Amino acid sequence: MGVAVEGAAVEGVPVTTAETAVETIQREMTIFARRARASAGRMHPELSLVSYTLLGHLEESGGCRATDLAAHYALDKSTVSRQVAALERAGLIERRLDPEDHRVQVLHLTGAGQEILAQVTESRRAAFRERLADWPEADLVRFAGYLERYNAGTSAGSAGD
Amino acid sequence: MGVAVEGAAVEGVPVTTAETAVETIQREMTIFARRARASAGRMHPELSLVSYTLLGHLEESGGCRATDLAAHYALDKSTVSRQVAALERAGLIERRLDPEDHRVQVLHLTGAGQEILAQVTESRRAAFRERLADWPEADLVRFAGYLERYNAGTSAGSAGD
DNA sequence: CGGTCTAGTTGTATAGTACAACTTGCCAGT
DNA sequence: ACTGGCAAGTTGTACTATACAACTAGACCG
Repeated sequence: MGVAVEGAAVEGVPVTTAETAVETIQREMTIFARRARASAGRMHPELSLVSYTLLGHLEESGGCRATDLAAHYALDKSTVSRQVAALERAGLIERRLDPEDHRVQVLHLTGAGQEILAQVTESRRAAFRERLADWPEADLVRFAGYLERYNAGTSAGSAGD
Repeated sequence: MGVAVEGAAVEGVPVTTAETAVETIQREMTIFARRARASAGRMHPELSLVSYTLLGHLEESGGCRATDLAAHYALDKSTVSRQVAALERAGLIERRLDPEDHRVQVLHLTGAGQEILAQVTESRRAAFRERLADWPEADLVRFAGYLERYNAGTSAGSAGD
């Protein structure tokens, strides 16, 4: 790794400022992950974190296949199949048979799906705004940049993939 | 909220740099949460994210009650009870009856528990180090600070609570 | 055509979780 | 001292998300 280690580290004890910072990042990311996990199921009466993510992807992509969702989010196709079935049952998405390939179902948001997605997005946005309300703009921008950079890293970490 | 909004925002469309940054933070935190959730169960053959967290808390606190764990992590006491039972079965923690109050079991890490916890911590640390290897030290320090500040916020956010 | 690949579904199992009902022990008020 | 209520933990039950494996249906290649 590229971070210099000055002096012998005794079983993982950080010896540089950088190591201390990495330590803190690990700890705080873990805290965040735990909290996120705890609230993932009840972020919205209609929508779990996974459903929300899938719906968001459908909106961004303007419709895609279940297989694409599975690949993109590293979920099993059976898992996606059941999630999709639930979302369809709830009337939030619809399936359109691909005329070119009858194995394929292209998934699209319905009007109701767009509506719920917008609602949840807005409520999440409000929560984040609230939480970040007293941050100076410069810090917000830098924090956003760091997060993007972190997530863009090749997903090798056991804590972030 | 304290972030200035200049001009009418059309249904949540950000109109300032700060709004854009909040938007990005929300999106990236969501991505992180999803990935963390996906890997929470398989971060270690022995230890889920929750077990790891509980063990870590026991180490920090030097022993506490199941009820404290439940309160601290917003888990049901039955959930903690089963987790604790599993950790005890695995020989990672032990229960000591509180002599002052026989309803209470004070939980302590065993030697094996300390060992496994150290292993997992080290492997997580290595993953983070790896991922952050090419970050300048100044950025690491700032990122760490931002995360601490974010998590320290009163847990009102649906994505971070 | 026939073999193989791909998309998706369904059966089954597991983990983590919550809620409710229960047991045991503590304590305070009468 | 009894008794009623509160606190700590356990257990029964149910639900959700997930993975893996077996299967069906369609496409494509030779």
